[in-house]
Amino acid sequence: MSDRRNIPKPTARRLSLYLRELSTRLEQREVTVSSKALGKSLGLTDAQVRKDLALLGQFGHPGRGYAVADLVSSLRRIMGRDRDWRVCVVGAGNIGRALVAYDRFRREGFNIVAVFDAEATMVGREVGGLRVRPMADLAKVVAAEEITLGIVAVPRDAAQQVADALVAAGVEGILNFAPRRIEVREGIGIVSVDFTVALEQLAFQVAGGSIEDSDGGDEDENGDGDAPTSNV
Amino acid sequence: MSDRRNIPKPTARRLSLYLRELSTRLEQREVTVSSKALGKSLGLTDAQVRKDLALLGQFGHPGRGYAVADLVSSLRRIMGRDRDWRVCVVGAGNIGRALVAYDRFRREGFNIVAVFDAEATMVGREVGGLRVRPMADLAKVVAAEEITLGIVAVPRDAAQQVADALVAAGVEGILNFAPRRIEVREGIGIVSVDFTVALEQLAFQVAGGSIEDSDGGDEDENGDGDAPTSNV
DNA sequence: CTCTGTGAAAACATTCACAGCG
DNA sequence: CGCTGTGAATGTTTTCACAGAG
Repeated sequence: MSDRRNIPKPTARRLSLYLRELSTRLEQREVTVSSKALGKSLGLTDAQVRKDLALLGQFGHPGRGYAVADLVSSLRRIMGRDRDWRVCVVGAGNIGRALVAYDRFRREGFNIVAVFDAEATMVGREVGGLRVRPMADLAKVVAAEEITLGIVAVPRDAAQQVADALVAAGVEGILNFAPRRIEVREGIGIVSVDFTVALEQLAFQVAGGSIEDSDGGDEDENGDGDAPTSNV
Repeated sequence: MSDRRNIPKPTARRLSLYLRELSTRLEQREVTVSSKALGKSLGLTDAQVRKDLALLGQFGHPGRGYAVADLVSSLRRIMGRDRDWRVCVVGAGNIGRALVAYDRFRREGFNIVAVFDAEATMVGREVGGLRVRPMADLAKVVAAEEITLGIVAVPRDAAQQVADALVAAGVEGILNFAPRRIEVREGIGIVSVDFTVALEQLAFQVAGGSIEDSDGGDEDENGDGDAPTSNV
């Protein structure tokens, strides 16, 4: 039951993985799971799993393990997944189009309801069932469609400007795919994904580097880096 | 000069960000940069930047800062970016096609030289200048084209199998976009990126969570999670 | 005076190990 | 027994703060 404000950053990243794994197990009708089994699927120790899950409240049943269904609904609530999100994508280039067409988002409750592009030649085209709209419509559409999350899939040099426009339009969080740091004001969520950084982390490993953990999302402030991600 | 084996995981993630930022500054003809200025661009403290860069050897010039060009070439070497990489993409769906068409990879020295797909209807089609090949050709092409990195952009349930095939074919590292953990044997690099996890970390922030840092890549073993990434 | 490099301290995160529930 | 929840121990990362170089 504990609120989410006290959750350590590394744990928050792992919670997504627990949810992903547990959802799969729920679909397979598994009723309970032990910290050891869960940890094994995710490459974590059983102690780590217990410590993490203990933050959500008392769930485990000694001798039995955790009730999968209960854990899933608890995790969904904590992660803000107990409701649907309305999302827009800015940038109808390769990445933007792939994201709009990415079925999994919709299935997971992230509904992409609008796509924008600055190019006049792109505006009006159909992408994944949506008509591409001009940037001029951004504020109007974000308000009308009650969009709360924006995805930035534009070139690096336009990214900050687009992010500013999204925040001005009223979105509460931004998922950034442009290869640069985006600054947002206090209270706005920000997570970045940089494909080149991800490939570079891989090159680093292959070329002799170590690296062990994964990556995660970031809050505005501390403004850390872009984590491509890790294993799992 | 120090070798890369002793670099802490969080630092390795940040090195990519330093390189990204410094490359931009180099293009803009900046000659030196202070740890404070670099940190500001990246949302890090100056002390953090100095500690990180000190791992690469002695670069700073007291009173002056760091020589941008020297740092860039040193970082490139450490990250394994001082050579070109030959890469293949498995899965010619939305994500696979977007990655093949993603120009930045080529500009950064990651050359996608082959695309594979299991669907007969997809094989033979042209994607970003490449002809889609059948999975049966995987081993042959990986060897002939001297491919060292593989990108997995297939549905979840095929991902592990595809990863196994890539490793068997001889790749040394895998960038995984499927929403599940991939296991690879010791010595093979693995980094995962999960869009849904990234959006979920954002939802978590917006719904009230904290999270401060970014993500990163992961090594096989410790098998941690998938970090979507953070800011910057 | 500016700015690095770095020990020492503080903060944070993970692992251990065990008491106790069912 | 099997398995959780959790203090205590350990390990890791970040921050501090300052000596010394240019």
